[in-house]
Amino acid sequence: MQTFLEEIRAAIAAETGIESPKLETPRDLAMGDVAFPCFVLAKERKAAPPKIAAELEAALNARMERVTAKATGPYLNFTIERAAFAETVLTEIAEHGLCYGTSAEGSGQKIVIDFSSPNIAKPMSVGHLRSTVIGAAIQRLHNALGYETVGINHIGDWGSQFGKLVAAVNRYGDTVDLEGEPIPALLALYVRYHEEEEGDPSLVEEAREAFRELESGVDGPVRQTWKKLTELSLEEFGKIYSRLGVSFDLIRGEAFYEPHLDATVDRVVESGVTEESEGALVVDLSSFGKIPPCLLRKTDGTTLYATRDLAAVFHRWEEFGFTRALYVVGGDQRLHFRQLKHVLERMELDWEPRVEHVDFGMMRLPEGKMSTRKGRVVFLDDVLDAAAAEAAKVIAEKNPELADQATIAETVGVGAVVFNDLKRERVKDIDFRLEEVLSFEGDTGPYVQYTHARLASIERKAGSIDAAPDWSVLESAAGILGQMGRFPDVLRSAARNAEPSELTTFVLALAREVNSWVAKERVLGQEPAVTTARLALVRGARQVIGNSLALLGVGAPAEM
RNA sequence: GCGCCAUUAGCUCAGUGGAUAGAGCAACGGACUUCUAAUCCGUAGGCCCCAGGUUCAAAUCCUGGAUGGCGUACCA
Repeated sequence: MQTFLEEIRAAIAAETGIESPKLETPRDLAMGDVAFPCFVLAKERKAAPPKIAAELEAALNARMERVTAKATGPYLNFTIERAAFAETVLTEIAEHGLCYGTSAEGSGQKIVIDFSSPNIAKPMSVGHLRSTVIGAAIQRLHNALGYETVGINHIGDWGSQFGKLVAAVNRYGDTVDLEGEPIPALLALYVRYHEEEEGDPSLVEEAREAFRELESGVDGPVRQTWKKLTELSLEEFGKIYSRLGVSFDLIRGEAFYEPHLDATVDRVVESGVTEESEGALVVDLSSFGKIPPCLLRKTDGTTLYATRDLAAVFHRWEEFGFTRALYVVGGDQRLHFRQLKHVLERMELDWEPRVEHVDFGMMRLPEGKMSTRKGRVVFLDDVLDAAAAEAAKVIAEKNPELADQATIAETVGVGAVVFNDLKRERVKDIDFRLEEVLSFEGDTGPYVQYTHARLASIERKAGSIDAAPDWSVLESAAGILGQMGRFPDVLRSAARNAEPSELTTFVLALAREVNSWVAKERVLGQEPAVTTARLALVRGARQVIGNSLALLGVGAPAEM
């Protein structure tokens, strides 16, 4: 693909003197594969763009071998000779296989990605799913480009809410089954405590006292309870991560940074940007606009979320010297990360721009924002179960002969949930609707998986055929080839923007082209030269779809 | 009140400052003796939130406004 673009650019440069002409993709494939808008030349040549296009057409054609130029209105459209294009793209994919699309451009650079980060003692909701699948996809994208990545699960295991939780366990712990169903049990305790403290201020004080003891470092009963809660929770989270195929390089709770908190506060104080305000230690940020100060220590001397995140970012900078540190955290925390970055700015740390908040829209229920406190959540496990059950139902109906249906139903069901979460731009809020997640038609994960399975099926039935391919029969596959040629660019852009939806959008478009082609062209049982050419296309398309799904964290079954 | 984010077909969304704004779902009409119909083909559906501005050219950039979401110092 690249070689053709270079040929076109060179021809335009030689003819017009523009050093690196900007090329576009035509609206309609029938017009050409690449377009050059002639508006930029209008002033210089003092002529209307359509006239310039018409004048350049012949000269450009004389300069190019495998590409034809055609003037259409103000545009020069270039069509790459079909057979050469097909051969080039398909040979490249066949040679690189699983590595097609990857590069080594990130070699030697470290990317730290903070994602998932659930709170212990709380169920993983469909809200946490977003951070988990988006973060994991961003990590895989960077890996594919040769970056060295460090995926960190920054577990929420610290803060005054855990004082409340320990107090709740002390008070009502006997009334629930902590060992059997730890998460629902803890959630029930938490909700109950939250409700009852509204009518009883002594509960508020009890919780505060518990956190004070926790943070004091005393290894007493409070700490023991807290440790137990952490272990139970991590075990439960592990089950979900394994279903999602997600793993971490480091699992570090906020508690990990606890020993660094004093040094962190000292460091900020020594940089001279702190002040005392209303009894708390703060960093004033008013020079950045209307933005509240960042609190480092409360009046009672305990630390806050921001203090712990500062400790974490300092620690990570010293440990990894990252090129980028990505925080895959919901958009409701935009202010927090702006404050965090502004503190770094005020401290004049030149690596501040490397810290990025990769924000994403909220997952909302029809009743409103999810709230653990109010018991208004949808459990991720239940959604995955429902999706797998739906997939099993569809398989039983459409492909009852299929072997190992339970495994494939899990792959398809989980794939549907993951894909659904990655398919729109990160920043968009989502109204959670189960029926939408369970839909397997159209722009969905199962649609892409199905496309992959169909192609794999053709390959299986083809056996081995030995004949020189007649690439010219792939004329009708120009759309597929064009998409496949774009794949390396899509990966680069998706990683740079930390935007997995660029990849889902791409793979959906490719799958649509493929299904359309498969419906009208037959692969097997043709002239050998025709079958080999079409089979090469099938293999290439299956490879690119498979590579895309792997990067997204969606399984690609060979049958379904 | 103030700040941040969003607004494109009935619904969910794509859309590099450039050509006639595109998909999926839902609706309607077609295609399974043939490589998986979780598919494909077709019909219909648009003041790209509004008003100004910049530009040869604006859904896209700028300003103001509307609507919705989130946030707004001792939760995370």
